[in-house]
Amino acid sequence: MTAPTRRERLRTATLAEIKAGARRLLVTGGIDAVSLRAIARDMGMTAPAIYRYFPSLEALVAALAADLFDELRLGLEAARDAAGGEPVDQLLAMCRAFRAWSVAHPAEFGLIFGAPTPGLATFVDDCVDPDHPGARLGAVFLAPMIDLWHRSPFPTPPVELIRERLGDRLEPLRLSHGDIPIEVTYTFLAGWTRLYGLIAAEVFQQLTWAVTEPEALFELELGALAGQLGGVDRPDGTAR
Amino acid sequence: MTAPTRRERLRTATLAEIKAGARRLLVTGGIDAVSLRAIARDMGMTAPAIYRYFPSLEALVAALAADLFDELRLGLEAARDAAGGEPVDQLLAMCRAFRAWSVAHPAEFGLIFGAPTPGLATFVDDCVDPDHPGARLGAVFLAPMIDLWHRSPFPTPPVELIRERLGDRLEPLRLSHGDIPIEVTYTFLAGWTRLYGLIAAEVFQQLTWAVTEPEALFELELGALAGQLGGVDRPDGTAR
DNA sequence: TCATTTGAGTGAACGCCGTTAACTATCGCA
DNA sequence: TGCGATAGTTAACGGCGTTCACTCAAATGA
Repeated sequence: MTAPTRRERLRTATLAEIKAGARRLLVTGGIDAVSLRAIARDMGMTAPAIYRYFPSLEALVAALAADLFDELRLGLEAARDAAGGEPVDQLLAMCRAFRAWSVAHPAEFGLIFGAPTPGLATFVDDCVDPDHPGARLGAVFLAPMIDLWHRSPFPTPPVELIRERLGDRLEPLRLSHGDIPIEVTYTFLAGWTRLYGLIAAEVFQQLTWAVTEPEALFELELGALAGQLGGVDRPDGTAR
Repeated sequence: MTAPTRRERLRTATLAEIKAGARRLLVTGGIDAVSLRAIARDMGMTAPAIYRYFPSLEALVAALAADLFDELRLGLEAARDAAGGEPVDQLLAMCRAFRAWSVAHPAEFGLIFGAPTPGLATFVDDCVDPDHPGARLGAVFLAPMIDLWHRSPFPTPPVELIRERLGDRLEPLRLSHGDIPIEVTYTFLAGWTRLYGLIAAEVFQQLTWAVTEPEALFELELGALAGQLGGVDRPDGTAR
């Protein structure tokens, strides 16, 4: 592990500046505003120079997406670590942190959780890879849920039903995370899609016709989720 | 209501052909492949001619989105009408039809349920309009749920809690659909975001790292939803 | 019937875009 | 000191949305 040469330092700095410019354009003008020429212009460069750093615009966007996944995951881990040792508290803190990041960064959320660009499909296609960003993010939620299950099992549908319906179809998850109690797997997937639906609906403005301040709905649903995980005994299902 | 003139007939035909071409490009190449020049090329025309029909590409895409909303809504209504008179059966049939359409038309789903294009925001911004496509679609689910509530109320969180958390924030929904029992409102919103999350996660390929055949998960969750609506008394929560 | 107005479509142009190719200058190292 | 690798340039190609001036056929009205 030798020290980086001067060239390497300059290179990584330029690389970071390119991605920063791409993100700035993404935030201010949407994904369509992210163009090599605009990035280069902002840097006082010309567009073809960027090809020394990325083989194509698509690859640049994929790299940006990977960075965003990491940023989000680190944020969730920080929220988890600040939530104390109770798995339910950790899960709730992570759900709230997930929503907060998403609402604060709608363009970034759209890039990594929205409709996959036909060209960006390569980024999502290697789903068997355990280092797939989605899998790494899922793991952050999965671990406390497994922890909780071992401390105090939460109610689920009958295991035979889950196994019959889902059993054969969990190969990707098994490949990336090993064997997990199938009740936990089901609860995780159900919770994940629910969380995803709440956040995506809000960020993608699919609730504007119905409700202002979707956070209120989010908190209500979080209470219901927490109730199902048995973490709270208040009769009204309120989250702590 | 006089008969359309020859000119009008030709105009509507050309208009439909433009939108059909746009949709074909959307399906085969994603939203980025929808270009005035490509549409015109397929029609044996030149791009500026399309400006006789739409003021901009963005307006064309917005019109296409409105058509897709209608197509989906009509499909859901057909599924409802084919499901018999039981509200729970109607709701389940509509949920399945929603998923089937979305999985069969991922590009179209992405257009109307994905991240709003900054330019397309005008399309979603007039959320107060009761004829907003989202509101019209929501109504299709809302009606059977109200019906069900009046026939046999389903369990919900305490009404005081819902009212406290959600009460003031339902103005948009009230404007488009009038007063609705707040328990129904909550159950509808919770169910809508859950359904949306399941379908969007599948269509946007956010589950590939975890599960093959997301339909199995969808059916499991549908069973849980039906169970919560009290429509099924089977102990395993299976949908009919 | 004939002149006129309207509407649909064309072609050229402008400024964006991604990408490639040929070229230049500088940095780091032997 | 010289040389190869590296980072940048300019020019060009084709594609894009959009505008403008123009043509030509169809509808309209006296």
